[in-house]
Amino acid sequence: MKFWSQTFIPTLKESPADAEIASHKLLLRAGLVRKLGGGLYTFMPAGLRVVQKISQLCREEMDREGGIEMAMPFIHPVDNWQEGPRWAAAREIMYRVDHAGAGKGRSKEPEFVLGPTHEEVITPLVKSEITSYRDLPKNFYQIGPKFRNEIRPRYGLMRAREFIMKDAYSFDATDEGATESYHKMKRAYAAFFLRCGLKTIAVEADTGVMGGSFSHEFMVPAPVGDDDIVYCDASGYSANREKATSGLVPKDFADAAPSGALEQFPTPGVVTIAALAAAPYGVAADQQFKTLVYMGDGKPFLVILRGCDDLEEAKLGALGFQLWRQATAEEIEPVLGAKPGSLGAIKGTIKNPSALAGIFADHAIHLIGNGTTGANQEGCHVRHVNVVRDLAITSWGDFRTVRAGEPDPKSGQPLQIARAIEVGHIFKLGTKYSEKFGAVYTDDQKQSHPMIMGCYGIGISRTLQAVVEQSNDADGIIWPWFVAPWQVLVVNLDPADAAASALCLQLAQAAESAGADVLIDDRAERPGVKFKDADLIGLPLRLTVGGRGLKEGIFEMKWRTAKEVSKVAIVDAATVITAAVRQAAGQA
RNA sequence: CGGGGUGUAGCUUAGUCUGGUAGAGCGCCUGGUUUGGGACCAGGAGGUCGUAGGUUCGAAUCCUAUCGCCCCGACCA
Repeated sequence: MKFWSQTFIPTLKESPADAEIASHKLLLRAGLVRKLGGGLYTFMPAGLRVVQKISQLCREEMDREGGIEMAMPFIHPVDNWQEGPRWAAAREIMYRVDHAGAGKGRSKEPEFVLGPTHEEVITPLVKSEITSYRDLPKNFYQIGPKFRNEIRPRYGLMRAREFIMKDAYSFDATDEGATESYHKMKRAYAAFFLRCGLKTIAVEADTGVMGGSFSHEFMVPAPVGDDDIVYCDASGYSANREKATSGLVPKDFADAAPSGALEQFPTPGVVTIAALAAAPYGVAADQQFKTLVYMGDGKPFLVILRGCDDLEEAKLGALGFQLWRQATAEEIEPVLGAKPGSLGAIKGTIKNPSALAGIFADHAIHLIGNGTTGANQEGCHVRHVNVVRDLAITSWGDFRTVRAGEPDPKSGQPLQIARAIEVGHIFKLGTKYSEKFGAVYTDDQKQSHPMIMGCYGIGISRTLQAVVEQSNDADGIIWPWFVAPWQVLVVNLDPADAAASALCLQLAQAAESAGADVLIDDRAERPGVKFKDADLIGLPLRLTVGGRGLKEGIFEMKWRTAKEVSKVAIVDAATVITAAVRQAAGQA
């Protein structure tokens, strides 16, 4: 048990001006965290307890599924990263350690970086330590700080430069084994978030720079989330918007026949979809082609969409480029022969087609029978464009962003979209890292194979804030039982009175022996202050001792989630408290 | 990195447009009265007005630069 006067819980009446969202304000007001700088937070004593509670729950669920805990350094030799498969993409987000003498006689690269994750450390380790199929599978995990030079830290712990993460890495000999490891983690994650009192949904996700074959994200629906999730209640389909597809284009769709000869027509000054859709042209956006130019590993390529659709950039990952970005006007003109706004992909109108790495079309342009597109000539567009007849498509894919209301691919029911916070992400990585680092094992036929890997992350500090974001009211935080910094708050309204203090101690001991963590508010504050603080810090169960009750031989018991207060006879204290604690722990 | 905001006491802020040398609430300290939902009275401490230049007799206020922080977008646990 802990006495309030002997720990440090600096609560605030007003929230600091730089907090915008409920959870961020409450973390500050309840004295759980303090800001050091943008995306850098100190965990105050009570906040640290929550971190430890969440970490312990995570540890238990990882151990249950065969995870093996270890601890790797968070300062990494840069060599590990340069030898790894994603240095080009990852270097931007890494902090470099610039110590005295760094880089002497070497390149400009730093000698060390701060680890954003640990694939580049664990894989070489496993390479040298594990060589036989007999030692597989293995799943190593750790809980500790991670560092990412976030482009824009925000919302307190939600997106921080330094944050606490649980990261796990599985190594398997067979693909089936790797899939099994993946499902174990999926199970562990579901159990973990459940015990945190968080409502999450697992959605299909893009693998991003991590690479790998498939992936799920664990999402907490919340308007302040960074991601959009697309889902359908009828079919159970759910996916990150980056990955989501809709049933907009039926599989057995047949392209419309050509409807007329290509015809160039003047469109002076028209450089947007909207302008071409307006009078006097009146070409509906869904009958226009949108021609986008990207650079993939230094070479331009085209992406063709319907005029009414938006590109989902993450989906370009399917094209196999390491890095891609939008091309600049200067890069576009020599290849297409025109500036953005007048571009098109009609055969024969591209100035230098051999410079292109490809022309990739979104399936949805099949829906255009008689389209209009740019002529690669300023002030000119072309009508009666037919997808099959007129465009030289290299390959087809799904590149457009799904919109709410489009049909679900399975059920045909309208898809819904909601904001969500990503608290966990699991990847089946395959052999991307093991091949690069030479992490191979020998099978029972004396054959050598790269290990099949998976990696699994949980944002511990982000989970903490997600819990607060999901569980609060106008008065403060409402901690779920197992992540509360303490589960029971004993409020002593008369700390100067010996009888009151003795009773508080007795109640605290009863709660503690029933298995709860107890905080005793023994501060010489007025009752109003104590009750306000009690609601603010949000411990699940409150026991109140005061002179009024002492005279009647009672104390009061109140759940943070309830309005009513129940009076309990002091003689029944042990029984009632034990029952309450066990009930809460059992239900949670 | 682009766009938008903002910086005044530990916290919340007024004052900035229209220049005249900084005010309040909360919190803190002292004394007293109070004591079951953020008490009251009296007294007190605390501010290089983010920083650096400039304009001016005079700058929190006007100008320039710079830094921090917050929000929107691309990236991520």
